[in-house]
Amino acid sequence: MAVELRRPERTFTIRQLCLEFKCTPRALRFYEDKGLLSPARQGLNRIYSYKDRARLQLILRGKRVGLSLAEIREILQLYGKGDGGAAQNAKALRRFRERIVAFEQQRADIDEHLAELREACSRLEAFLEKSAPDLLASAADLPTPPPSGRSSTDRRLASPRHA
Amino acid sequence: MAVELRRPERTFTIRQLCLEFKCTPRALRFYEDKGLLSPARQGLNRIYSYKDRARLQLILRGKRVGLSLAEIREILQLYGKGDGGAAQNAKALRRFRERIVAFEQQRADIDEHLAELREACSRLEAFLEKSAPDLLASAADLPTPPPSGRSSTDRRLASPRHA
DNA sequence: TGGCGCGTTGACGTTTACGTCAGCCGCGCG
DNA sequence: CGCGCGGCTGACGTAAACGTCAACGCGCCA
Repeated sequence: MAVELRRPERTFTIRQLCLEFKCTPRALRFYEDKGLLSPARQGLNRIYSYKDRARLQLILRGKRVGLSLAEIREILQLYGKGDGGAAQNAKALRRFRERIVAFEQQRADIDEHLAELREACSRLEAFLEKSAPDLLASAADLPTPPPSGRSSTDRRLASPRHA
Repeated sequence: MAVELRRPERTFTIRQLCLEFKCTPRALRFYEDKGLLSPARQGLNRIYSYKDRARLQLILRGKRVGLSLAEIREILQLYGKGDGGAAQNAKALRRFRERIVAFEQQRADIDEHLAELREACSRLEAFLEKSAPDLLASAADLPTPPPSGRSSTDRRLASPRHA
């Protein structure tokens, strides 16, 4: 075989992934415990491949939209079984469709919430414009006041999940 | 005042609301403990007004989109303070805007997930159509197989938020 | 040789959102 | 009069998703 394999045959340490995706080593090991990841080992140390990285991305996106780790694992398992029997694939298809309708429902919920929030904002804006335009201006600025503020784009959305 | 007050001056028992919204008395009392609801009392029994019902709706929608009860309570409190000082309203406005961007982010995440899922479905469909059309047909049916299946529309989406 | 930094494995603690259970109350009914 | 139903109040249990802490290994380097 040539020296060059497929694409990026890079590997990552646990800390590199943690920095990149803003999570902790504990979390990655936890996902491993739960069967969501299974990085190679060099002695005791974990070595994450590019595929592992991709899986991690999927895990985190899943979390952001409120999936439980168990659900994410299920999806990942189905995903990885592109080669499995046709029955497996049919099952995967069903699961995927279920997920789709669930997501659509969730999207609709969000849209309703957004509509309500926007309307409430309009009312508040109108009210403040009459009563205290200065406060209105201050409200337009700083998403979070300096004290204990992280960066501008603060993640922390669904955890929620959640339950 | 006339005998007729505003709109539906109806009240609800805890069980009525539970049936309507598919939740348990325990949950409603829990929300009350946490300050999300505060129904009137008739002796010891809880009497929920129409406003309480509306709040409950908001709570459940919030949960579905991955908000924690603490976040929901905060929003409800801001909501209820339409009369408060202008500073309060300005704060509310900021909070609402934060929520809006968070929801938009979450919506985008969901859209990405949906796109991926749809693509995966297409591939699976194409594959199955070639290899086992019968299974494909079976996959189109029953969202959940009879054993241990609830109703057709099974909620249980975000819970997560839990974290 | 000692110490620092990174990594590992348990093990226990924590928060959220309830479930479950025991015990008590008031009410209608046969 | 008993009792079953619906409701109430604690109090304890639980599952998910990690945080935290202790104790250890390994390479390096001054």
